[in-house]
Amino acid sequence: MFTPVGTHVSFPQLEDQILEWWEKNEIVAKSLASGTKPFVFYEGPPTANGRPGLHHVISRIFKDVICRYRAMQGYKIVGRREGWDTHGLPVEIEVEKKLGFSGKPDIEKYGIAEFNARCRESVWEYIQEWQTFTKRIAYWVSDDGYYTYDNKYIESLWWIFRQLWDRGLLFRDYKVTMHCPRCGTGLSDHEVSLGARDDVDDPSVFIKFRVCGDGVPRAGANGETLVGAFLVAWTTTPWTLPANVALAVKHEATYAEVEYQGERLVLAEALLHAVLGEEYTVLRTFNGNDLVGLRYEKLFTGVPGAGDTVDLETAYRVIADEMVSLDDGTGIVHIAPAYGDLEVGKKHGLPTLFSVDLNGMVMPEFAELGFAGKFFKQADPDITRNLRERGLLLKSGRVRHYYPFCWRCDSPLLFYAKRSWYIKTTAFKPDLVANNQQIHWVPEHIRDGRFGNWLENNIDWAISRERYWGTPLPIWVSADGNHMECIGSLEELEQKVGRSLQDLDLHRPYVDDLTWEHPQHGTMRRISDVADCWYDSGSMPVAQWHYPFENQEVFEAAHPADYICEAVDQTRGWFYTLHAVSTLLFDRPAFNNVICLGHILDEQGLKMSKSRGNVITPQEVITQYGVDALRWYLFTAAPPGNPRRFSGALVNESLRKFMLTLWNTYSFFVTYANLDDWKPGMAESAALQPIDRWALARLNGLVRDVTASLEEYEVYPAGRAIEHFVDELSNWYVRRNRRRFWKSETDADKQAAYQTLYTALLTVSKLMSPFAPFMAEAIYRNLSSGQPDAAESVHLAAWPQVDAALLDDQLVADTEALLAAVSLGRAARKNANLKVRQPLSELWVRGQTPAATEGVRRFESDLRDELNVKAVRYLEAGSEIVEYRFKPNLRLVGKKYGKQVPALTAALKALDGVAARAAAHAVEAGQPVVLNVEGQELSILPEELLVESSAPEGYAVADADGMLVALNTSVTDELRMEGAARDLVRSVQDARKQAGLAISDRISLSLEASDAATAEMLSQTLAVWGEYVGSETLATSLVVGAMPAEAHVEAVELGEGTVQMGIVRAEC
RNA sequence: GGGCGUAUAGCUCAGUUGGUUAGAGCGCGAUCCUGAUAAGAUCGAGGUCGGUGGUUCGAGUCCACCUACGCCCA
Repeated sequence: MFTPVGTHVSFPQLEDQILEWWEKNEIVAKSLASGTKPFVFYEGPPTANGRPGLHHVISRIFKDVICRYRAMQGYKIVGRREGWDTHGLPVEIEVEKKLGFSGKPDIEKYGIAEFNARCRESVWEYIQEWQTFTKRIAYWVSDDGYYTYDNKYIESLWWIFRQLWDRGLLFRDYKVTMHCPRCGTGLSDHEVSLGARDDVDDPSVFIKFRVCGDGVPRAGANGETLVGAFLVAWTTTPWTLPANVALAVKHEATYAEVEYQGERLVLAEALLHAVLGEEYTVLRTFNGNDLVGLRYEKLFTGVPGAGDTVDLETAYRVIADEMVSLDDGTGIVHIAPAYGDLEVGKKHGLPTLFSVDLNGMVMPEFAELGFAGKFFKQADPDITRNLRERGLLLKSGRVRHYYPFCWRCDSPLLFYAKRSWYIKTTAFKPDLVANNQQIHWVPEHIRDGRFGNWLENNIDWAISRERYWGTPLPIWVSADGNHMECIGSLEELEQKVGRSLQDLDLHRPYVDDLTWEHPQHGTMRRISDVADCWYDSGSMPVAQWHYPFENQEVFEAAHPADYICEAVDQTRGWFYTLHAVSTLLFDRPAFNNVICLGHILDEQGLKMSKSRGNVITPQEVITQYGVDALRWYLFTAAPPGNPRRFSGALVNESLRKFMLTLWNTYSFFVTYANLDDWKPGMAESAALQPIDRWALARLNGLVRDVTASLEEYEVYPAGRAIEHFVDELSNWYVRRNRRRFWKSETDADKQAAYQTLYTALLTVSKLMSPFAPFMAEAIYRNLSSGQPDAAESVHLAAWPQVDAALLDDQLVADTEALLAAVSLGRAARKNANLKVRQPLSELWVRGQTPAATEGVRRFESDLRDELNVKAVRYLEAGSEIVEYRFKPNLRLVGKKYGKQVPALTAALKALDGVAARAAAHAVEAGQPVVLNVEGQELSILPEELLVESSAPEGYAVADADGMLVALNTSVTDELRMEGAARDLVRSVQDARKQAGLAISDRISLSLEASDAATAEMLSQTLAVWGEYVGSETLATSLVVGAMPAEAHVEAVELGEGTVQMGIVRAEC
């Protein structure tokens, strides 16, 4: 006896019960502990200082679905654990907001120790919510998570730094960051975008740089040179001019030397008019590349960075670079590496010179020019005036454009080259690229697209941050600046400082306080930087195990990962840092398979964001529809890489469409199995019908297809396949076989139906369990209860195996043809306005191919029954009742005949009458059809032709995809009576329902016609079909005449009149 | 500014190596079927397959350019 299952179900309630049951029976722990062969998973750590959102649901369930699948295959999932990304600027900003801080000076005043303590707390503010959330969405991971702020984790990170250090891969160089001079801090891109405006009023100045020589003579035909001419550049940031070290032109662009107001100027030809108006004379033109190497007189003397020795030999000359555009300005770009053009500077070996300090003040070195100590923006007019006085200003004006401001204090930001630590990833570019080729990306285009391009354009990884809450870089520098050491373990540090550091928190400021004396170079102090938090997460394959200090075996077994999954924005985030760390340390990929998810958008296709107020919380969806419905929707709505629009209504649709269909099938099975006291395994005497074999063949095909898809990490087609099967199981198998379950005798035929449906439901519960773990559990546990070999939970069950003996592609194809014929038959009835309850005499069928016709023939009785016709006939070439039309099978013919295709199509179309019939015979006999096409004899093979036939005269017809169905529409009196009987049965059944009778209640039935003609028809009908009507409706008596007073009365139209039906429950 | 992706019915999405009348679900209207079903079937309305140009006998599909949106980078 199965637990009874109603058709009405509340999935959220069901899920709560199952959660409780899992808890009580420790199912999660059992699943986590199960398995033998290792399957390695890496949890991409989220930052838990915000509430979990829908995007967390999607990434967690895609992680979950694969891990569950592998677990059922007997794998031991390694690394199926929580992980938390705890460091970084987002955490700091959150705390700063709470404390009302406006920048680094506030933090320093408050105290780093206290500030970091607050950061550490802040990370856990929502942890309770996260843990509840994780359980509720059935994301199964163990809670012995890793935390990136953990001392052990940090020690592993230090070990990695040391590996890189020993190989010379850690180095220091300038890096341009957006810097707020007032807050004294660098800003992240996100912060910059918060404060950027696009209508900022700024100076627009055109400056002249005097050419003073070149090393390479650039003489014209008459020996004239550019010496003494002016290169014209344009800028909106005059304050950067003192830091100028080069001018850049565009490769291959045309530049002109022109005579203008008595001077010779050089600028891009295309921009002459925009800059100079009409008053100029072109002297000669150059290719941009020909200007490279020209030297010019510097405007000001920039200041080298502290401790830098700069080589000015390379400075103050013309370079050519991709970055130059001819869209605005002059086509000659002023280059100041310190304030934004660092990459260009590096590429061309230019020195980096400064003129403004980190407080935004012009440096004291410019005192004699009168603008030292001024805020950089205020120095703009002074610098412009200075140039004008020296005759180096061509013209000046104002412009409105984009410029970033500090989102906290509204100060204009500086692009500023600061000392920064780098990991030399560029040295490993070929390895990064090669290792990427080993990774299976879903969707595939990420590999050579977004991710591949990113690797091709690899730049060194800027690893340091001038912040507080992060992994301290383990680099100590001597007082004289000439000696540096990288510390790779706690033990090494203890040796340096000569005491135990077991109680030390490996964070600022405690680590900063550790110093030691170097005999030659003085006191060793740690540099104040912390690590980019992407370094933390990218190193998790090593650090989560505290490798190499502990867990060597686990680490070796758990690298690389078999599977990871995150959203597409991680290509340059976690995906990259994992890949980089693994390639540099071990020269292998960090992961072999990755699902890269698209983003969830709102109903309008806009990003969900707090500021737009269009955020849908997972909680509201789960409360209303349940987790399974949400999961199922997210798995099957669209391929995972696509961005997807989301709304509660869509989840509801997937609930109704898939989950309720399956639930009702399950409920139907349980209801009847209980009535019959049916138990699995009673089926020795089962006599499988073709439709049972079809269901089992489809089921095994489904197991094959779902498994193949999941092996490729293609979750979407797997889910869709299950959905399709459930639809056919419910709307074909169950609907066609209802009578086999109802019938009173328990014979081999009934056993076969039960056994088939049971097997299908039980197998589906396993296949769907990684997707919709709750509903699968409910179905599995009920259906498998009492079975000796059943697993305790579906999630501890073995993944279904394909039973090759049950596969039958021919049978499946035949049924497909049958379903197509049924669908067309209904369309034909609709066209002729003949309802299915009205029996008809015959139906003609022709499949697209003879094989399809054969398939229909195999299921002829089903077709007759389904379409309520007495006979099925098949249209063949021999039948004279139809006309034939021909089309080329383009797929085959196109390649073979190319340009002749249109003529061939026309020739086929022209075939008619006798010729067409002859051609049809030829095709049926497997003979080629010979055609004259543009004077050429072509022999067209049968498979190269598509034959269509017209409708026979007097038939209702429907056709699609080459299949044709025609119904004989003439209704004889006999057929009409039979139809009337069925109408009666149908109406009485409905009336029984209206009267509230139980299915098994017997009735006394009274029928009364509205007029004489109807009464005549009624009596004739009952004379033939009375017994049928009685047995179908469980009527123990059938009387024609007046209704008993207590009868429940309904009316049905019969022919032209009406019949009253009176129903009284009969005493047994 | 660059890279990658997306754009197909009112909505959410499929659409194999280019091939015959571009599909499904939801929603809407109509009819039908049904003693498992909150369902199902059929028909109908609804499509310049984002735009322009090209390659081809043939383009939703391949190529180029453009537009909008998303992500990443500058």
